Amino acid sequence: MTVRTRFAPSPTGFLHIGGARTALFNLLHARRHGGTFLLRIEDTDKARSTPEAVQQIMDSLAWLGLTPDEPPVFQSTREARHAEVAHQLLAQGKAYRAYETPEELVAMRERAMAEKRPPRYDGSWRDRQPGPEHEGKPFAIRIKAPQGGETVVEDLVQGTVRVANAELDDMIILRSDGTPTYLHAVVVDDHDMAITHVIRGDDHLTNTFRQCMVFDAMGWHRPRFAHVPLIHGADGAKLSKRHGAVGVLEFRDQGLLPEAVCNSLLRLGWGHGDEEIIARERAEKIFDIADVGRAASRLDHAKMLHVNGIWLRQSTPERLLPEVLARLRAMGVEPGADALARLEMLLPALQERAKTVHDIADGALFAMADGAPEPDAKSAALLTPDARARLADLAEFLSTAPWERKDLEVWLRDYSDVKAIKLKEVAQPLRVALTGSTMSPPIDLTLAVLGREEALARIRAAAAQPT
RNA sequence: GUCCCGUUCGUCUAGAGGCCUAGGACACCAGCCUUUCACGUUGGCAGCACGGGUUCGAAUCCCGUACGGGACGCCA
Repeated sequence: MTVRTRFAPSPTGFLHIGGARTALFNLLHARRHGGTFLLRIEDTDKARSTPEAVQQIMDSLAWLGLTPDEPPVFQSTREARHAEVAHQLLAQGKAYRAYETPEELVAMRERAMAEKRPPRYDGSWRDRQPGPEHEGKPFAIRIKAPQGGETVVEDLVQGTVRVANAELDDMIILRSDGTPTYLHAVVVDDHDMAITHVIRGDDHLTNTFRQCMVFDAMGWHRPRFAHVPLIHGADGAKLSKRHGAVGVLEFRDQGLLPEAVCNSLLRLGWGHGDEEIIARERAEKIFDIADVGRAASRLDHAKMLHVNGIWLRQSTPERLLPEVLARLRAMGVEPGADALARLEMLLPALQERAKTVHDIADGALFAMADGAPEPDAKSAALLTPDARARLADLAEFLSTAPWERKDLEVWLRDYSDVKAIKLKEVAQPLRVALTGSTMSPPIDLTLAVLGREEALARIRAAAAQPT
């Protein structure tokens, strides 16, 4: 049987890292077994679902490269089918009508809690026939929970999990307004979509037993389950959209690469020996859902930045250029033809040093317009009278140099030899003159990028600067 | 409250009874490299929650305790 997995978010907010990782695991598991990865939007909560959230989720998945193999299924379009199944169970005597109002049920729950009893439905209507007085009254359909024994789930991550059926109550599968409940809709959809492996957060683990009731009552094969531990927030609690959860797209906006984000997510709860940097292609070969651990984890932002730096270095200038340009524009910088040429020269050196795309853009700023940026106090302090005199001298010296990076390096070394000083003593003030900063790509490159005219102008400007 | 799940350096993890004097990565500290920064590199700091058992031998198996998380909805 072909493996089919699905990611089934509810569109009530942005996609956060927990959901993204679940989607990743689903895709990887499908790929590993030559199967299909699907997306189902669980939008049956009309009050909280929004089209914006749907779009956001799709954008997030697309950015991460987790696009489903088939068009997404919208759960809301399948309500007739959900109701059909519920009524079928009713007709078969595997479910029954219950006439309590939601208010009465809330009261029952509160009473149970107050008396320190488990807040379970007592099954009042399980064997009760509605009388004439119930004619036309709204009712919910509840499924009959198995009465004795236990329900066992062989979970691919959690192992064998069992629960006494006495813990289960007769849950509602169809509301009094005719709409399905989540626990019911999920089962019907997973069955109809021929899902073979349900990979989801372990907050659904205990729900699984209730879902099994529907699978079993319908005589359907249960899919394999794999309940992945949650990613916790900094406070150690379940990630929620309200409490510090980070949206996937925020990572993009922070200048991270999707490859790096996926790589980081992959390493949460799962490892393969000492491998840290794992590309998608490799992950599809070695990922095994059974290797996922059972403990919750947290995302370490510092480590993700480090991983991003590695991906940045492994990336190509061609790949990065559009990203950097986008960032530059976001900063209000629109590089012209000259600036673009400089950027392209700079890119290989910049990506070598950066942790994020933002770092690259920042590092290129000095070359995006004529004139050196205003130096900060620390850098300006390097421009002592002596240093400025040296810069003036250096400007003369370099004015006849061939303006190629290799030559410039040789000329600078010669200069420091002749003056019997360290290259560093020449390079640092020069760096400040050229970039307004003590940090830049190699000084020969920096000179070369700016071109003879602009470089010499900056050096002379710094040399002429009053104290 | 009831049920379910978990607990290896600060964080992510390796570890399926002897290979563990517990390995790697990030972060941190010190050194090296160096044209600044970054990279790289060398070394350091730091962990099997606790208590019982099983065994010749336990991070690994069993039981309990503590702590943490999750679920108990006519939400998903």
